[in-house]
Amino acid sequence: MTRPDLTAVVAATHDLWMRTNDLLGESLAEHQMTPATFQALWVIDPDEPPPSMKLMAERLYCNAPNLTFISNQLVDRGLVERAVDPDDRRSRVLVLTGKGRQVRDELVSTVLEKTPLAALSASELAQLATLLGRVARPD
Amino acid sequence: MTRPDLTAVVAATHDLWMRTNDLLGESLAEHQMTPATFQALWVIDPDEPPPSMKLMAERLYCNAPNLTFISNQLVDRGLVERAVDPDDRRSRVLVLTGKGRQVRDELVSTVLEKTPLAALSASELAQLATLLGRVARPD
DNA sequence: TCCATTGTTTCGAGACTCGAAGTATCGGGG
DNA sequence: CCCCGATACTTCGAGTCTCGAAACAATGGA
Repeated sequence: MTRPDLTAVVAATHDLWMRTNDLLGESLAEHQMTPATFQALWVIDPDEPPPSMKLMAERLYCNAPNLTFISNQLVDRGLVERAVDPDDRRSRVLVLTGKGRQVRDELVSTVLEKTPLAALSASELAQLATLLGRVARPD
Repeated sequence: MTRPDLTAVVAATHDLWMRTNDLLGESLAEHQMTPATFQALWVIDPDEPPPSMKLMAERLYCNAPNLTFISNQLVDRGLVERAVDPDDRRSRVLVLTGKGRQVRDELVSTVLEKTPLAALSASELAQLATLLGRVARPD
C-alpha cells in the first residue's frame, strides 16, 4: 500500500522543521544559541518545577552524554544552573536563571512570529493541533 | 496576542521531528546513514533529473560547504556519484547509483512505516496535507 | 554491609555546520 | 578575442553535536 498523502506529510514536516531552523538562525545567533540549545531551553517550562537531566533527555530524545554537553552549553552561557535534587542526590535539575528566562521568552516570541505556521488562521491552527495531538507521544 | 494553539503546534512539530529521528536511528545505522545524509537522499527524486548541488542546498536549507560534506558522505557510501552538468560545467549534479536507489527505497519505506503519522486515517492525512500545503515554501 | 541499579559525567571518535578563502567556469563589455 | 565580475563548488579551520564505553556517586534492598 502506498500512501501519497503520508509521503507528502512527512516531506512537509521535514521541510517545515528545516525551514524554521533557517528562519531562526539569525535570531539564535544573536543570543549565541543554536537549534540544539534552543530546543533544550524550549522544553524547560518556567512555570513548572525544574526538570532533571533524565527528564530533559526523554523530552529531547537524546542520550545522557549528549544532554550533559547541551546542559554545559546552557550553563556556560548563564542561562541555567545545575542543582542537586534534594529528593535524590544522584539527580541534577536544570534551573532557569533570570537571563535564561528572559532569553527563552524572547526566542519563543521570535519563533511564534517567524514560523510559517503563523500564516494559518485560528481555526486552521485548532485543526492542526487536534491532528498532531492524535500522534503525540503517549506520556 | 498569545496563541496557545500556535505554541502547541510548534511544539508538536519539534516533538514529531525529534521522535521520528529517534525511531529511525536503528534503521539508518544499518545502512551507515544519519539523519542528515538520509535527508539528502530523500530529496533526490529518482524519477527526476539529477539535482545540482545548488538545488540540493536550497532544498535542505544549508550552505555550500555543508552540502559538499554531505555529498561526500553519500559518495563515500556509494549511494550517489558526482557528474559535471554539460549545460554548465561549473555545476555538479548528484546521480543516484543503483545502491543509492535501493537504499533510498528501503529507508523511505521504513519511514512511512515507523512515523507516528502512519497512525492517522486517510482522511486525517488528507486534512493534514492540505494544512501543511498552506504553509509550504513558495517555489 | 554488600551490591545491583540508577542518574550523571568523562572521554574519545566521528558527524555536522559555518565563514573565509580558493578554483573553475560562465557571460557580458570592450 | 580578452578582461572581469558573478556564479558553482571545494578546501580549510574551528566550533557544535551525537554517541558508545567506561567511570563515578547515590540509592535501596538483601
